[in-house]
Amino acid sequence: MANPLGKRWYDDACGTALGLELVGERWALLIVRELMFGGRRFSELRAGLPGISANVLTQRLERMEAVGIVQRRKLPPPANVQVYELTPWGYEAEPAIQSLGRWAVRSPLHDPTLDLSPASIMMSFRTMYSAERVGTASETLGFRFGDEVFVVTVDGTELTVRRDEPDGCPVVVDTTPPMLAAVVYGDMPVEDAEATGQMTVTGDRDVLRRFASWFVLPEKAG
Amino acid sequence: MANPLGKRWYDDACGTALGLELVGERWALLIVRELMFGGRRFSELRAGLPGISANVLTQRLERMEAVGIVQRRKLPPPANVQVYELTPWGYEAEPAIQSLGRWAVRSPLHDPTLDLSPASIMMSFRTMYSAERVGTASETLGFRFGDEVFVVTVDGTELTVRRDEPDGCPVVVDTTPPMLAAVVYGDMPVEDAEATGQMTVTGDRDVLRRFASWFVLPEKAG
DNA sequence: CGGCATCCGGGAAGATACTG
DNA sequence: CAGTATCTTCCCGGATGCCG
Repeated sequence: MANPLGKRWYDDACGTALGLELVGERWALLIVRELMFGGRRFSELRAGLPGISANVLTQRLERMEAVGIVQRRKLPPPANVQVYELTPWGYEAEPAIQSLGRWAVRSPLHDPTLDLSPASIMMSFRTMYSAERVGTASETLGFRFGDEVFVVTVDGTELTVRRDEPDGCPVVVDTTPPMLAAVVYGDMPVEDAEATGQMTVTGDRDVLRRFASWFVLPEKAG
Repeated sequence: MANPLGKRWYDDACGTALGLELVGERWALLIVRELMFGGRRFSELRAGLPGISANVLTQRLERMEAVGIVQRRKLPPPANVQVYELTPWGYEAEPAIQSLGRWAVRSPLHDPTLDLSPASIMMSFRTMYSAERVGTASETLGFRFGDEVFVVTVDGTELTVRRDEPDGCPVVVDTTPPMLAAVVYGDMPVEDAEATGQMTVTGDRDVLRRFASWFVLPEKAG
């Protein structure tokens, strides 16, 4: 057996080579990223992947379904819509996505001011937070990017992200992903972000300030 | 700034997306794998990457040099040959390569009987060895695949691989990468491998048998 | 032989338009 | 909204050939 899907095949027993067969096509790994916090609809995926065209997204989803990374699920009526979600093994790709990101961020070519999706910045929190800096702290924060909502829980050893209504969190941040990145990874003070009109903080701003201190971007390489 | 190199650009602040720009093209990450244990010449790279064409290899090396992953070095006369090697930051891609491989190997599509390069199996040792199984053991083994030679040192917390003449090691294994994989990851006994004529063991076979017990392939998903 | 340029055929990606 | 159809452009792979 060599060539179950497609024509171009590395024909290599190396796991990395197989990984590239599975998610090495353009956009594939970013689709996995978008699915990392739960099932998404076709149009939601498109929104998180600016530049992808519908036919490519269709192809990738089909292929990743065929190889067991993605499954499609039809929500019960009356919602009756279809969502794509990761299989349990698909979710296990998270460390691979994180390692690649952690390495690439050190490139001089990395431009943190570009746009990024809500799923991207949530993933970056899971990738970049420093348990050492968190210490024994324990916090819950809500984030709202338009209609994409998240609740992030930090408890010292773990940072968890789930898509959920943030009302009731001690602090809720309503903003855009790049603005949040500027506050967490850049030097932008919370009040400056609010002054731009692109961030609204409800509740205890100090929780957000502390949160921002727990993340470090690795320094650039040579 | 958006598009320093090439036309297709994700334009995404996400580190993973940048990683895909850098090493997401076909063959790129496998070239990095081949360079992981030291500089290699053009033809040596081709040998480790069956199926790559010369022009694609040239393109990838050029691009990876431009983005700071690869550097070329001219050996002093009279050798006077050029080798491609990783930059220090390039070497730091190892965890990303390993994570991807560790994840992909659990796919039902993984076929461990396919061919693989010497660098691949050495990388797999670094990826798959279980410090728990090694315990307090400490061993040195030599491997010889035609003219590619390696010395592997295991000392409980660390497994190191270097390209070096294996003479003088307590055990030296002269074989092919797939045969070695069959012994280490499959169930093939050392004496069966020798009986095929594709493996010659010089020195203490028990060292090799113990070595083989330190590696576990993760079980298949779903 | 090592490295790179050039040409060609096929296939994958991107853009747009269209349909259920 | 969730895709399909179509067309164009670009990339990949193979072959050849040049030049050190």
